[in-house]
Amino acid sequence: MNQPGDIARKLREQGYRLTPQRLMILSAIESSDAHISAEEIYAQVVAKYPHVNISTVYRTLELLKRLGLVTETDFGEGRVRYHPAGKGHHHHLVCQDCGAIIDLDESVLTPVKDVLLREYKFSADLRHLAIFGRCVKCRAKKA
Amino acid sequence: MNQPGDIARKLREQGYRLTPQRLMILSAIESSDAHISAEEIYAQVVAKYPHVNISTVYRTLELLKRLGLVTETDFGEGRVRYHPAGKGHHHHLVCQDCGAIIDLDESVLTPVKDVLLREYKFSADLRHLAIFGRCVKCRAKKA
DNA sequence: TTTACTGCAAATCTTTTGCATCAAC
DNA sequence: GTTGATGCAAAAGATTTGCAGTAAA
Repeated sequence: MNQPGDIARKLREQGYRLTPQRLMILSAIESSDAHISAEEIYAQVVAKYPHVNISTVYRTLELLKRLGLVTETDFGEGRVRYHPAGKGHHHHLVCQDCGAIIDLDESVLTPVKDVLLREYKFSADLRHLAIFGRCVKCRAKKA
Repeated sequence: MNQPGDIARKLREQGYRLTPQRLMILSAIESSDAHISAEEIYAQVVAKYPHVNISTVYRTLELLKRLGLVTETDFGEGRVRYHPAGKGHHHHLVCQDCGAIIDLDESVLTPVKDVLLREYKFSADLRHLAIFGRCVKCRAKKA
């Protein structure tokens, strides 16, 4: 659904400048398999270009978020994580005991999305929703 | 389901001390209709007892959370909010445009809870879940 | 009396911002 | 050449922590 460089092209189309910093930040986000945090993006970029500042990372993420090019997920770690908006959505089950993150197919929550839209006229943004609770292992441990 | 003083009794039962600070913090939480933040609890308590420190509020909330006596909800405001765990649960639809918070009955998500338990053996804690998206009004405004 | 709890002050951690400079277009 | 983007340093805001004193039991 998304090719590397996709986000860059969209930025350019909307009249934003493609600076080397932005390109490196984009590459970090696009090449990440999992969801990535601002600090992690910064670490990757600094490795190649020691001059960048973390405020640039935050400003770029803010821009991408505003344009709907990346989504934010809060896994309850005290910082949010980012993911390319077009890269396929899924939900996450986050274990409050061991911190395990289990992926959940997008389809599981589509019925909910439909109900909310139909009955509440509310358009839910369920991309990368995190649901907290307790995983199998930790439940076994308790018993 | 919960009487005022309920949390205090449970604390006492578990061997924790009932200090005046804790009692005032509990009263602020229990008497709040909506979900309340640490800062708001602190403001209420300080009004009666100017000596208290906000770190005591945080420490008490941490304790109550650990004991499962209060639940935490993140409405995406950059701070979390608290609610007595036994006081009736509901979910929230949070509009990302206007900030409106719409209450959703607990029953709406019970099917999801069941699926997660059955198919993923994951015990989801859906108390006071916040779902982000766009409300009727803001959707109309866009069109 | 014992030690859990508190106040205070300072630290921490993430994110934001003002401003002068710089570079993408 | 314009002006949007950056680096830097400092601020902001929420939460946490070390420590010595205090009070609940």
